[in-house]
Amino acid sequence: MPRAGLAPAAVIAAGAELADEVGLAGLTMGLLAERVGVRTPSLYKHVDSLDALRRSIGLQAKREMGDALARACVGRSGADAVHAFADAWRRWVVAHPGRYAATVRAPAPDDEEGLLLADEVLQILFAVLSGFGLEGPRAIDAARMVRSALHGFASLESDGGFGFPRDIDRSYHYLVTTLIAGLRSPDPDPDA
Amino acid sequence: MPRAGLAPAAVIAAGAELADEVGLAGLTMGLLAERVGVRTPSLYKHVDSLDALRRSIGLQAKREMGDALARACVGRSGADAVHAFADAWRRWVVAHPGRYAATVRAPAPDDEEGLLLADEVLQILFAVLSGFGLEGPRAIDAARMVRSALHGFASLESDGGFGFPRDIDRSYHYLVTTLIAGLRSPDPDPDA
DNA sequence: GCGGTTGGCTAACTGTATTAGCTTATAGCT
DNA sequence: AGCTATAAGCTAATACAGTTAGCCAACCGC
Repeated sequence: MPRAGLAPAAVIAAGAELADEVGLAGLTMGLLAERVGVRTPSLYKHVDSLDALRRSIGLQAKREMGDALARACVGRSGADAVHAFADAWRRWVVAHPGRYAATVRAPAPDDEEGLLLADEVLQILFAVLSGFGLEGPRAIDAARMVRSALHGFASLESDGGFGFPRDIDRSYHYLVTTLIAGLRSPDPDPDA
Repeated sequence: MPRAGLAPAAVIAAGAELADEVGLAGLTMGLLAERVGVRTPSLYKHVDSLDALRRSIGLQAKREMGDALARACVGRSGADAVHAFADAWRRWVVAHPGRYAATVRAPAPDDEEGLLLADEVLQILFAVLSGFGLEGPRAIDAARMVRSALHGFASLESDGGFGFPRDIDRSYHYLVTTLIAGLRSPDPDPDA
């Protein structure tokens, strides 16, 4: 009997695809084994556990998403860059809901690779916001705000949380535009 | 042997408490049974399934959270009301993480009670935003924006997603203030 | 070709949700 | 008070997901 010829990377890639199809919560060892043409226990030759698999999918996804975001923002600045960042973010999340869910869980304090990748995405966001003259802690506040808004919108959208028929693209565009308007308005209390 | 004297409402309430302690994902029939002093299968006399239990917890939580939000906003308007709404929102989420997680899943299209309760919370938000002169679809856009931002912030916070030591309360205050500034700025394209 | 390495398998165990079917406490009626 | 029907609780058993142990054979390097 010939072997399936798996490698950890292939298992993780297949897991990421499967997670996009059935949701991160629906990703199961049995399903993944069937997908890659192998019996369930064989997966453990490539992956430590389901939890470790999810973490690996998350790491890989952070890389992919970071690349997509960085590519979308090259050569742009100010409001233009924020729109490019936000649009690329949402496009990526909609295209890869399972992977995205895997990126959300914060890395453990001792997870160096996870922390590093999270920081890389954050650096892109800081660069995008650099044109708004935000100083020190305010830059962190602004990054948290943008990330919260984009994450919240994407996660509500993928949960089907928007009931009204109002066009979701337009709502998103309004969100980003209004965020930018807020970023531009004078800081009411720069010392806070 | 005397009976435990349970009722569905008591089981749901205990489940909500337990979910706040161990997380919605950690809520298990066995754990809940132990908590209410009964063997696992006995719970099925009061609840249809774990999934139904989660849904019931979510419904109850929507009621409680809606009450908290409405109470926080009485007699306020404009920026004041938005701050009150946002602060009450975050306080409630931090105090009841498990319950909040149960409220997030969008109700099924045929889940009348769920849809009704979701709508009630939305109405509070519309009332809070009524002072900003938003017309028609723009009111929906604005409500989606505020909800996305608050939900995103709360969910990232409770996932431990904010790495920096920067004070989270201040970031939240900045978020709300900046959102308000954005709401006040002129609509760049009122026809969109 | 030969031998170690390692991917894959079957069998078995654990924990969780759930169902079936029995027993009996208890509420309500007479 | 006694009778009865309902329903709360129990034990036993099933199904399925994750995981471990231990065997076997395909492949890689010599």
